[in-house]
Amino acid sequence: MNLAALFAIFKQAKNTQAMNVFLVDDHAILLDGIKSMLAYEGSVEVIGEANSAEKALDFIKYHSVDLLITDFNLPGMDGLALVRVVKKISPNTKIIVLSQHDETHLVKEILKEGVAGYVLKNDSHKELLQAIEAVKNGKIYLSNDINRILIHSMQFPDEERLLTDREREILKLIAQEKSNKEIGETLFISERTVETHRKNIFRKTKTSSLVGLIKFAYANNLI
Amino acid sequence: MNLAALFAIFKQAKNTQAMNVFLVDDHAILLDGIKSMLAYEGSVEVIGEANSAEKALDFIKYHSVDLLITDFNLPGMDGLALVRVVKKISPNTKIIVLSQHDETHLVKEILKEGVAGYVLKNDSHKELLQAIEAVKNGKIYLSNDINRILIHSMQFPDEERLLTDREREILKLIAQEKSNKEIGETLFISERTVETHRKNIFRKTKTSSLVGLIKFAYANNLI
DNA sequence: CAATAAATACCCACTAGTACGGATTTACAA
DNA sequence: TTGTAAATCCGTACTAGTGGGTATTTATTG
Repeated sequence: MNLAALFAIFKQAKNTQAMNVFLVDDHAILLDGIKSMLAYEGSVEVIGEANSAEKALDFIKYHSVDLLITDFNLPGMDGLALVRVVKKISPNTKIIVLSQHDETHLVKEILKEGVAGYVLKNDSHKELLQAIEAVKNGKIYLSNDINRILIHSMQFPDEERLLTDREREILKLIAQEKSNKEIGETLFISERTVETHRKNIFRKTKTSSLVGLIKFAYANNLI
Repeated sequence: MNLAALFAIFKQAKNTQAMNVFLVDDHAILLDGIKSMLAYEGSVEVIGEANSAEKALDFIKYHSVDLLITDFNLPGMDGLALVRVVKKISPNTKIIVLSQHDETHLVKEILKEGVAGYVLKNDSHKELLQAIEAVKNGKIYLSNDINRILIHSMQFPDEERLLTDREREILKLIAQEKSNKEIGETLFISERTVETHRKNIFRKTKTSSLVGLIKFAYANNLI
Protein backbone atom coordinates (compact mmCIF):
# COMPACT_ATOMS: atom_id res chain seq x y z
CA MET A 1 0.00 0.00 0.00
CA ASN A 2 1.44 3.30 -0.93
CA LEU A 3 1.17 6.63 0.76
CA ALA A 4 -1.45 7.97 -1.58
CA ALA A 5 -3.76 5.05 -0.82
CA LEU A 6 -3.22 5.42 2.90
CA PHE A 7 -4.00 9.03 2.54
CA ALA A 8 -7.22 8.36 0.70
CA ILE A 9 -8.47 6.28 3.62
CA PHE A 10 -7.79 9.05 6.08
CA LYS A 11 -9.47 11.49 3.80
CA GLN A 12 -12.57 9.37 3.51
CA ALA A 13 -12.75 8.91 7.26
CA LYS A 14 -13.07 12.61 7.93
CA ASN A 15 -15.09 13.23 4.83
CA THR A 16 -18.59 14.14 5.89
CA GLN A 17 -20.19 16.22 3.17
CA ALA A 18 -17.60 16.67 0.44
CA MET A 19 -18.14 19.30 -2.18
CA ASN A 20 -17.24 18.42 -5.72
CA VAL A 21 -14.86 20.78 -7.47
CA PHE A 22 -13.92 21.35 -11.08
CA LEU A 23 -10.68 23.19 -11.89
CA VAL A 24 -9.87 25.31 -14.93
CA ASP A 25 -6.43 26.70 -15.68
CA ASP A 26 -4.22 26.62 -18.74
CA HIS A 27 -1.13 25.94 -16.66
CA ALA A 28 -1.08 22.25 -15.88
CA ILE A 29 1.51 22.73 -13.17
CA LEU A 30 -0.73 25.09 -11.26
CA LEU A 31 -3.63 22.70 -11.73
CA ASP A 32 -1.59 19.82 -10.37
CA GLY A 33 -0.41 21.96 -7.50
CA ILE A 34 -3.94 22.85 -6.48
CA LYS A 35 -5.08 19.26 -6.78
CA SER A 36 -2.22 18.17 -4.62
CA MET A 37 -3.10 20.88 -2.13
CA LEU A 38 -6.76 19.90 -2.04
CA ALA A 39 -5.86 16.26 -1.53
CA TYR A 40 -5.10 17.15 2.08
CA GLU A 41 -8.60 18.52 2.44
CA GLY A 42 -11.30 16.00 3.15
CA SER A 43 -14.02 18.51 2.49
CA VAL A 44 -13.59 18.73 -1.26
CA GLU A 45 -13.30 16.29 -4.08
CA VAL A 46 -11.82 17.24 -7.40
CA ILE A 47 -14.03 15.65 -10.04
CA GLY A 48 -12.43 17.11 -13.10
CA GLU A 49 -10.20 19.69 -14.68
CA ALA A 50 -9.73 21.47 -17.98
CA ASN A 51 -7.19 23.74 -19.57
CA SER A 52 -9.72 25.83 -21.44
CA ALA A 53 -13.12 27.39 -20.87
CA GLU A 54 -14.57 25.46 -23.80
CA LYS A 55 -13.53 22.09 -22.37
CA ALA A 56 -14.83 23.09 -18.96
CA LEU A 57 -18.24 23.89 -20.45
CA ASP A 58 -18.34 20.51 -22.16
CA PHE A 59 -18.06 18.93 -18.75
CA ILE A 60 -20.37 21.24 -16.85
CA LYS A 61 -23.13 20.75 -19.43
CA TYR A 62 -23.46 17.10 -18.51
CA HIS A 63 -22.31 16.95 -14.89
CA SER A 64 -23.33 18.59 -11.67
CA VAL A 65 -20.54 20.74 -10.32
CA ASP A 66 -20.74 22.29 -6.85
CA LEU A 67 -17.74 24.52 -7.18
CA LEU A 68 -15.83 25.79 -10.17
CA ILE A 69 -12.38 27.24 -9.60
CA THR A 70 -11.20 29.04 -12.69
CA ASP A 71 -8.38 31.19 -13.92
CA PHE A 72 -9.19 34.57 -15.43
CA ASN A 73 -6.79 34.44 -18.37
CA LEU A 74 -7.50 31.51 -20.59
CA PRO A 75 -6.68 30.86 -24.22
CA GLY A 76 -9.70 31.54 -26.42
CA MET A 77 -12.76 32.17 -24.31
CA ASP A 78 -11.71 33.96 -21.13
CA GLY A 79 -12.65 33.47 -17.51
CA LEU A 80 -15.25 36.24 -17.53
CA ALA A 81 -17.10 34.68 -20.45
CA LEU A 82 -16.90 31.26 -18.81
CA VAL A 83 -18.41 32.63 -15.61
CA ARG A 84 -21.28 34.20 -17.55
CA VAL A 85 -22.13 30.96 -19.35
CA VAL A 86 -21.82 28.79 -16.26
CA LYS A 87 -24.08 31.14 -14.29
CA LYS A 88 -26.63 30.65 -17.04
CA ILE A 89 -26.49 26.91 -17.66
CA SER A 90 -25.74 25.88 -14.09
CA PRO A 91 -26.90 28.58 -11.67
CA ASN A 92 -26.23 26.48 -8.58
CA THR A 93 -22.54 26.08 -9.33
CA LYS A 94 -20.48 28.36 -7.11
CA ILE A 95 -17.48 29.98 -8.69
CA ILE A 96 -14.12 31.04 -7.34
CA VAL A 97 -11.96 33.07 -9.68
CA LEU A 98 -8.23 32.65 -9.40
CA SER A 99 -6.48 35.48 -11.15
CA GLN A 100 -3.31 37.44 -11.55
CA HIS A 101 -5.28 40.59 -12.16
CA ASP A 102 -5.86 43.13 -9.48
CA GLU A 103 -7.13 45.96 -11.64
CA THR A 104 -10.20 47.48 -10.12
CA HIS A 105 -12.12 47.45 -13.34
CA LEU A 106 -11.63 43.74 -14.03
CA VAL A 107 -12.30 42.71 -10.47
CA LYS A 108 -15.56 44.64 -10.41
CA GLU A 109 -16.57 43.31 -13.79
CA ILE A 110 -16.35 39.70 -12.67
CA LEU A 111 -17.78 40.30 -9.21
CA LYS A 112 -20.85 41.74 -10.89
CA GLU A 113 -21.46 38.30 -12.38
CA GLY A 114 -22.02 36.96 -8.92
CA VAL A 115 -18.95 34.85 -8.32
CA ALA A 116 -18.55 33.43 -4.84
CA GLY A 117 -14.86 34.17 -4.44
CA TYR A 118 -11.90 35.98 -5.90
CA VAL A 119 -8.38 34.96 -4.98
CA LEU A 120 -5.16 36.29 -6.45
CA LYS A 121 -2.43 33.97 -7.63
CA ASN A 122 -0.08 36.02 -5.49
CA ASP A 123 -2.05 35.04 -2.41
CA SER A 124 -1.00 32.07 -0.35
CA HIS A 125 -2.82 28.77 -0.65
CA LYS A 126 -4.46 29.48 2.69
CA GLU A 127 -6.54 32.16 1.04
CA LEU A 128 -7.81 29.63 -1.46
CA LEU A 129 -8.67 27.13 1.25
CA GLN A 130 -10.43 29.83 3.23
CA ALA A 131 -12.34 30.80 0.11
CA ILE A 132 -13.48 27.20 -0.38
CA GLU A 133 -14.50 26.95 3.25
CA ALA A 134 -16.46 30.20 2.99
CA VAL A 135 -18.20 29.06 -0.18
CA LYS A 136 -19.18 25.80 1.49
CA ASN A 137 -20.95 27.86 4.12
CA GLY A 138 -22.71 29.93 1.52
CA LYS A 139 -20.52 32.95 2.03
CA ILE A 140 -18.65 35.12 -0.44
CA TYR A 141 -14.91 35.27 -0.04
CA LEU A 142 -12.56 37.92 -1.36
CA SER A 143 -8.88 37.75 -0.62
CA ASN A 144 -7.32 40.51 1.44
CA ASP A 145 -5.81 42.28 -1.52
CA ILE A 146 -9.09 42.32 -3.37
CA ASN A 147 -10.87 43.76 -0.37
CA ARG A 148 -8.27 46.47 -0.18
CA ILE A 149 -8.75 47.28 -3.85
CA LEU A 150 -12.50 47.52 -3.50
CA ILE A 151 -12.25 49.79 -0.49
CA HIS A 152 -9.75 51.94 -2.32
CA SER A 153 -12.11 52.24 -5.26
CA MET A 154 -14.81 53.40 -2.85
CA GLN A 155 -12.49 56.01 -1.43
CA PHE A 156 -11.39 57.17 -4.85
CA PRO A 157 -14.36 56.51 -7.10
CA ASP A 158 -13.00 58.72 -9.85
CA GLU A 159 -10.18 56.33 -10.62
CA GLU A 160 -12.33 53.37 -11.46
CA ARG A 161 -14.21 54.62 -14.48
CA LEU A 162 -11.20 56.13 -16.06
CA LEU A 163 -12.40 55.57 -19.60
CA THR A 164 -15.95 55.69 -20.86
CA ASP A 165 -17.42 52.71 -22.68
CA ARG A 166 -16.98 54.45 -26.00
CA GLU A 167 -13.36 55.30 -25.24
CA ARG A 168 -12.72 51.73 -24.21
CA GLU A 169 -14.26 50.54 -27.45
CA ILE A 170 -12.03 52.85 -29.44
CA LEU A 171 -8.94 51.90 -27.49
CA LYS A 172 -9.61 48.27 -28.32
CA LEU A 173 -9.81 49.13 -32.01
CA ILE A 174 -6.60 51.15 -31.80
CA ALA A 175 -4.99 48.09 -30.25
CA GLN A 176 -6.28 46.10 -33.21
CA GLU A 177 -4.05 48.19 -35.42
CA LYS A 178 -6.88 50.15 -36.98
CA SER A 179 -6.36 53.73 -38.14
CA ASN A 180 -8.62 56.57 -37.06
CA LYS A 181 -10.27 56.40 -40.44
CA GLU A 182 -10.98 52.68 -40.16
CA ILE A 183 -12.29 53.10 -36.64
CA GLY A 184 -14.64 55.80 -37.86
CA GLU A 185 -15.92 53.50 -40.59
CA THR A 186 -16.34 50.63 -38.14
CA LEU A 187 -18.33 52.66 -35.64
CA PHE A 188 -20.12 54.84 -38.20
CA ILE A 189 -18.73 58.06 -36.78
CA SER A 190 -16.51 60.70 -38.29
CA GLU A 191 -12.75 60.45 -38.25
CA ARG A 192 -12.74 63.72 -36.32
CA THR A 193 -14.76 62.19 -33.53
CA VAL A 194 -12.33 59.33 -33.32
CA GLU A 195 -9.52 61.87 -33.07
CA THR A 196 -11.29 63.58 -30.19
CA HIS A 197 -11.81 60.31 -28.36
CA ARG A 198 -8.21 59.43 -28.98
CA LYS A 199 -7.09 62.73 -27.48
CA ASN A 200 -9.26 62.16 -24.44
CA ILE A 201 -7.92 58.64 -24.01
CA PHE A 202 -4.37 59.93 -24.07
CA ARG A 203 -5.19 62.62 -21.57
CA LYS A 204 -7.00 60.29 -19.19
CA THR A 205 -4.44 57.52 -19.30
CA LYS A 206 -1.66 60.07 -18.89
CA THR A 207 0.17 58.59 -21.84
CA SER A 208 1.51 60.56 -24.74
CA SER A 209 2.81 57.91 -27.09
CA LEU A 210 1.02 55.11 -28.83
CA VAL A 211 3.42 52.68 -27.19
CA GLY A 212 2.43 53.84 -23.74
CA LEU A 213 -1.20 53.47 -24.69
CA ILE A 214 -0.72 49.90 -25.85
CA LYS A 215 1.04 49.11 -22.61
CA PHE A 216 -1.94 50.57 -20.77
CA ALA A 217 -4.25 48.40 -22.84
CA TYR A 218 -2.20 45.34 -21.96
CA ALA A 219 -2.19 46.22 -18.28
CA ASN A 220 -5.95 46.60 -18.37
CA ASN A 221 -6.55 43.42 -20.27
CA LEU A 222 -8.00 45.18 -23.29
CA ILE A 223 -5.80 43.20 -25.65
CA MET B 1 -1.51 13.64 15.59
CA ASN B 2 -2.65 15.12 12.34
CA LEU B 3 -2.22 13.86 8.82
CA ALA B 4 0.65 16.18 7.98
CA ALA B 5 2.66 14.86 10.93
CA LEU B 6 1.94 11.26 10.00
CA PHE B 7 3.01 12.05 6.54
CA ALA B 8 6.27 13.57 7.68
CA ILE B 9 7.18 10.30 9.40
CA PHE B 10 6.55 8.26 6.27
CA LYS B 11 8.56 10.73 4.29
CA GLN B 12 11.48 10.48 6.63
CA ALA B 13 11.39 6.71 6.62
CA LYS B 14 11.90 6.43 2.90
CA ASN B 15 14.18 9.45 2.79
CA THR B 16 17.64 8.21 1.89
CA GLN B 17 19.54 11.02 0.28
CA ALA B 18 17.22 13.98 0.09
CA MET B 19 18.15 16.91 -2.07
CA ASN B 20 17.42 20.34 -0.71
CA VAL B 21 15.37 22.60 -2.93
CA PHE B 22 14.73 26.32 -3.01
CA LEU B 23 11.71 27.65 -4.89
CA VAL B 24 11.27 31.03 -6.57
CA ASP B 25 8.00 32.25 -8.04
CA ASP B 26 6.02 35.43 -7.62
CA HIS B 27 2.73 33.54 -7.50
CA ALA B 28 2.34 32.25 -3.98
CA ILE B 29 -0.38 29.83 -5.04
CA LEU B 30 1.91 28.11 -7.51
CA LEU B 31 4.64 28.00 -4.89
CA ASP B 32 2.28 26.41 -2.40
CA GLY B 33 1.09 23.97 -5.02
CA ILE B 34 4.60 22.81 -5.82
CA LYS B 35 5.48 22.50 -2.16
CA SER B 36 2.39 20.43 -1.61
CA MET B 37 3.30 18.30 -4.61
CA LEU B 38 6.86 17.78 -3.42
CA ALA B 39 5.64 16.82 0.03
CA TYR B 40 4.72 13.44 -1.44
CA GLU B 41 8.29 13.00 -2.62
CA GLY B 42 10.73 11.73 -0.05
CA SER B 43 13.68 12.52 -2.24
CA VAL B 44 13.54 16.27 -1.94
CA GLU B 45 13.25 18.71 0.89
CA VAL B 46 12.07 22.26 0.35
CA ILE B 47 14.34 24.44 2.48
CA GLY B 48 13.06 27.80 1.40
CA GLU B 49 11.15 29.92 -1.05
CA ALA B 50 11.06 33.46 -2.32
CA ASN B 51 8.81 35.57 -4.48
CA SER B 52 11.63 37.52 -6.10
CA ALA B 53 15.09 36.91 -7.48
CA GLU B 54 16.57 39.39 -5.03
CA LYS B 55 15.18 37.58 -2.00
CA ALA B 56 16.33 34.26 -3.44
CA LEU B 57 19.86 35.56 -3.77
CA ASP B 58 19.84 36.77 -0.17
CA PHE B 59 19.19 33.17 0.85
CA ILE B 60 21.56 31.48 -1.57
CA LYS B 61 24.42 33.72 -0.51
CA TYR B 62 24.41 32.23 2.97
CA HIS B 63 22.99 28.74 2.48
CA SER B 64 23.93 25.73 0.44
CA VAL B 65 21.20 24.94 -2.08
CA ASP B 66 21.30 21.73 -4.13
CA LEU B 67 18.50 22.64 -6.48
CA LEU B 68 16.93 25.93 -7.39
CA ILE B 69 13.56 25.87 -9.13
CA THR B 70 12.73 29.28 -10.49
CA ASP B 71 10.17 31.03 -12.62
CA PHE B 72 11.36 32.96 -15.65
CA ASN B 73 9.12 36.01 -15.23
CA LEU B 74 9.77 37.70 -11.94
CA PRO B 75 9.17 41.25 -10.80
CA GLY B 76 12.37 43.28 -10.93
CA MET B 77 15.33 41.04 -11.67
CA ASP B 78 14.18 38.28 -13.98
CA GLY B 79 14.85 34.56 -14.01
CA LEU B 80 17.63 34.79 -16.57
CA ALA B 81 19.56 37.29 -14.48
CA LEU B 82 18.99 35.17 -11.38
CA VAL B 83 20.38 32.10 -13.12
CA ARG B 84 23.49 34.01 -14.17
CA VAL B 85 24.21 35.26 -10.66
CA VAL B 86 23.53 31.91 -9.02
CA LYS B 87 25.83 30.13 -11.47
CA LYS B 88 28.52 32.57 -10.40
CA ILE B 89 28.13 32.62 -6.62
CA SER B 90 27.06 29.00 -6.22
CA PRO B 91 28.25 26.91 -9.18
CA ASN B 92 27.19 23.61 -7.63
CA THR B 93 23.56 24.60 -7.36
CA LYS B 94 21.52 22.91 -10.09
CA ILE B 95 18.78 24.98 -11.63
CA ILE B 96 15.43 24.06 -13.12
CA VAL B 97 13.59 26.84 -14.90
CA LEU B 98 9.82 26.81 -14.76
CA SER B 99 8.41 29.10 -17.39
CA GLN B 100 5.41 30.03 -19.46
CA HIS B 101 7.67 30.95 -22.33
CA ASP B 102 8.23 28.66 -25.21
CA GLU B 103 9.85 31.15 -27.60
CA THR B 104 12.92 29.63 -29.13
CA HIS B 105 15.04 32.67 -28.47
CA LEU B 106 14.30 32.80 -24.76
CA VAL B 107 14.68 29.09 -24.26
CA LYS B 108 18.07 29.06 -25.95
CA GLU B 109 19.21 32.11 -24.05
CA ILE B 110 18.64 30.47 -20.69
CA LEU B 111 19.87 27.02 -21.73
CA LYS B 112 23.15 28.66 -22.69
CA GLU B 113 23.60 29.54 -19.04
CA GLY B 114 23.83 25.87 -18.20
CA VAL B 115 20.57 25.21 -16.42
CA ALA B 116 19.82 21.58 -15.59
CA GLY B 117 16.19 21.61 -16.59
CA TYR B 118 13.50 23.56 -18.34
CA VAL B 119 9.85 22.79 -17.71
CA LEU B 120 6.84 24.70 -18.98
CA LYS B 121 4.04 25.74 -16.70
CA ASN B 122 1.73 24.10 -19.20
CA ASP B 123 3.38 20.77 -18.59
CA SER B 124 1.96 18.39 -16.05
CA HIS B 125 3.54 18.04 -12.63
CA LYS B 126 5.00 14.73 -13.75
CA GLU B 127 7.40 16.57 -16.00
CA LEU B 128 8.64 18.57 -13.04
CA LEU B 129 9.10 15.44 -10.94
CA GLN B 130 10.92 13.76 -13.80
CA ALA B 131 13.11 16.82 -14.14
CA ILE B 132 13.99 16.69 -10.46
CA GLU B 133 14.74 12.97 -10.69
CA ALA B 134 16.96 13.56 -13.72
CA VAL B 135 18.81 16.39 -12.02
CA LYS B 136 19.42 14.18 -8.99
CA ASN B 137 21.16 11.74 -11.29
CA GLY B 138 23.27 14.47 -12.81
CA LYS B 139 21.28 14.60 -16.02
CA ILE B 140 19.78 17.51 -17.91
CA TYR B 141 16.03 17.43 -18.36
CA LEU B 142 14.00 19.32 -20.93
CA SER B 143 10.27 18.86 -21.12
CA ASN B 144 8.79 17.37 -24.26
CA ASP B 145 7.61 20.68 -25.65
CA ILE B 146 11.00 22.26 -25.17
CA ASN B 147 12.69 19.40 -26.94
CA ARG B 148 10.30 19.82 -29.81
CA ILE B 149 11.07 23.52 -30.00
CA LEU B 150 14.79 22.92 -30.07
CA ILE B 151 14.51 20.32 -32.78
CA HIS B 152 12.29 22.64 -34.76
CA SER B 153 14.85 25.41 -34.46
CA MET B 154 17.49 23.03 -35.80
CA GLN B 155 15.28 22.20 -38.75
CA PHE B 156 14.47 25.83 -39.43
CA PRO B 157 17.50 27.76 -38.24
CA ASP B 158 16.47 30.90 -40.10
CA GLU B 159 13.48 31.50 -37.85
CA GLU B 160 15.40 31.86 -34.66
CA ARG B 161 17.59 34.84 -35.38
CA LEU B 162 14.83 36.92 -36.84
CA LEU B 163 16.20 40.18 -35.56
CA THR B 164 19.83 41.12 -35.18
CA ASP B 165 21.17 42.23 -31.80
CA ARG B 166 21.12 45.83 -32.92
CA GLU B 167 17.55 45.58 -34.14
CA ARG B 168 16.52 43.95 -30.89
CA GLU B 169 18.20 46.76 -29.00
CA ILE B 170 16.35 49.35 -31.03
CA LEU B 171 13.03 47.57 -30.68
CA LYS B 172 13.45 47.64 -26.91
CA LEU B 173 14.01 51.38 -27.04
CA ILE B 174 10.99 51.86 -29.28
CA ALA B 175 9.00 49.94 -26.70
CA GLN B 176 10.32 52.34 -24.09
CA GLU B 177 8.46 55.11 -25.87
CA LYS B 178 11.57 56.71 -27.26
CA SER B 179 11.46 58.58 -30.56
CA ASN B 180 13.86 57.84 -33.38
CA LYS B 181 15.76 60.98 -32.45
CA GLU B 182 16.11 59.93 -28.82
CA ILE B 183 17.17 56.43 -29.82
CA GLY B 184 19.83 57.92 -32.06
CA GLU B 185 21.12 60.03 -29.20
CA THR B 186 21.10 57.07 -26.84
CA LEU B 187 23.06 54.81 -29.17
CA PHE B 188 25.23 57.56 -30.67
CA ILE B 189 24.01 56.90 -34.20
CA SER B 190 22.13 59.09 -36.64
CA GLU B 191 18.36 59.32 -36.69
CA ARG B 192 18.51 58.00 -40.25
CA THR B 193 20.18 54.83 -39.11
CA VAL B 194 17.47 54.33 -36.56
CA GLU B 195 14.90 54.82 -39.32
CA THR B 196 16.60 52.17 -41.42
CA HIS B 197 16.67 49.71 -38.55
CA ARG B 198 13.07 50.49 -37.84
CA LYS B 199 12.15 49.75 -41.44
CA ASN B 200 14.01 46.46 -41.31
CA ILE B 201 12.34 45.51 -38.04
CA PHE B 202 8.92 46.15 -39.54
CA ARG B 203 9.79 44.11 -42.61
CA LYS B 204 11.22 41.19 -40.64
CA THR B 205 8.43 41.01 -38.09
CA LYS B 206 5.86 41.32 -40.86
CA THR B 207 4.14 44.11 -38.97
CA SER B 208 3.21 47.44 -40.45
CA SER B 209 1.89 49.39 -37.51
CA LEU B 210 3.54 50.41 -34.30
CA VAL B 211 0.82 48.60 -32.42
CA GLY B 212 1.64 45.32 -34.13
CA LEU B 213 5.28 45.85 -33.32
CA ILE B 214 4.56 46.39 -29.64
CA LYS B 215 2.50 43.22 -29.61
CA PHE B 216 5.44 41.39 -31.16
CA ALA B 217 7.71 42.83 -28.49
CA TYR B 218 5.33 41.59 -25.81
CA ALA B 219 5.14 38.14 -27.37
CA ASN B 220 8.91 37.97 -27.44
CA ASN B 221 9.36 39.22 -23.91
CA LEU B 222 11.20 42.35 -24.99
CA ILE B 223 8.99 44.49 -22.78
C1' DC C 1 -34.04 73.59 -13.89
C1' DA C 2 -29.16 73.93 -13.99
C1' DA C 3 -25.08 71.50 -14.24
C1' DT C 4 -22.36 67.87 -15.78
C1' DA C 5 -20.71 64.03 -18.62
C1' DA C 6 -20.60 61.69 -22.90
C1' DA C 7 -20.58 61.49 -27.66
C1' DT C 8 -20.51 63.82 -31.61
C1' DA C 9 -17.89 67.02 -35.11
C1' DC C 10 -14.78 70.53 -37.02
C1' DC C 11 -10.39 73.78 -37.86
C1' DC C 12 -5.50 74.77 -38.16
C1' DA C 13 -0.63 74.23 -37.64
C1' DC C 14 2.90 71.08 -36.92
C1' DT C 15 5.78 66.91 -36.53
C1' DA C 16 7.01 62.23 -36.40
C1' DG C 17 7.10 58.57 -38.91
C1' DT C 18 6.37 55.97 -43.64
C1' DA C 19 7.63 54.60 -48.13
C1' DC C 20 10.08 54.73 -51.75
C1' DG C 21 14.73 55.20 -53.20
C1' DG C 22 20.22 54.65 -52.91
C1' DA C 23 24.96 54.27 -50.60
C1' DT C 24 29.28 52.96 -47.73
C1' DT C 25 32.13 50.30 -44.42
C1' DT C 26 33.26 46.23 -41.93
C1' DA C 27 33.54 41.49 -41.07
C1' DC C 28 33.10 36.86 -41.86
C1' DA C 29 32.25 32.71 -44.62
C1' DA C 30 32.20 30.09 -49.06
C1' DT D 1 38.24 36.64 -53.66
C1' DT D 2 33.74 37.12 -54.05
C1' DG D 3 29.56 37.35 -51.80
C1' DT D 4 26.60 38.23 -48.02
C1' DA D 5 24.95 40.25 -43.68
C1' DA D 6 25.07 43.87 -40.51
C1' DA D 7 25.41 48.47 -39.38
C1' DT D 8 25.90 52.85 -40.76
C1' DC D 9 23.94 57.15 -43.41
C1' DC D 10 21.16 60.34 -46.66
C1' DG D 11 17.22 62.51 -49.91
C1' DT D 12 12.45 63.45 -51.07
C1' DA D 13 7.65 63.24 -50.87
C1' DC D 14 3.79 62.10 -48.36
C1' DT D 15 0.52 60.88 -44.56
C1' DA D 16 -1.12 59.88 -40.17
C1' DG D 17 -1.38 61.49 -36.02
C1' DT D 18 -0.60 65.39 -32.28
C1' DG D 19 -1.91 69.44 -29.83
C1' DG D 20 -4.32 73.42 -29.50
C1' DG D 21 -8.71 75.05 -29.83
C1' DT D 22 -14.33 75.35 -30.19
C1' DA D 23 -19.16 73.69 -30.41
C1' DT D 24 -23.56 70.91 -30.49
C1' DT D 25 -26.80 67.36 -28.88
C1' DT D 26 -28.39 64.13 -25.58
C1' DA D 27 -28.90 62.01 -21.17
C1' DT D 28 -28.44 61.97 -16.38
C1' DT D 29 -28.37 63.72 -11.89
C1' DG D 30 -28.45 66.96 -7.99
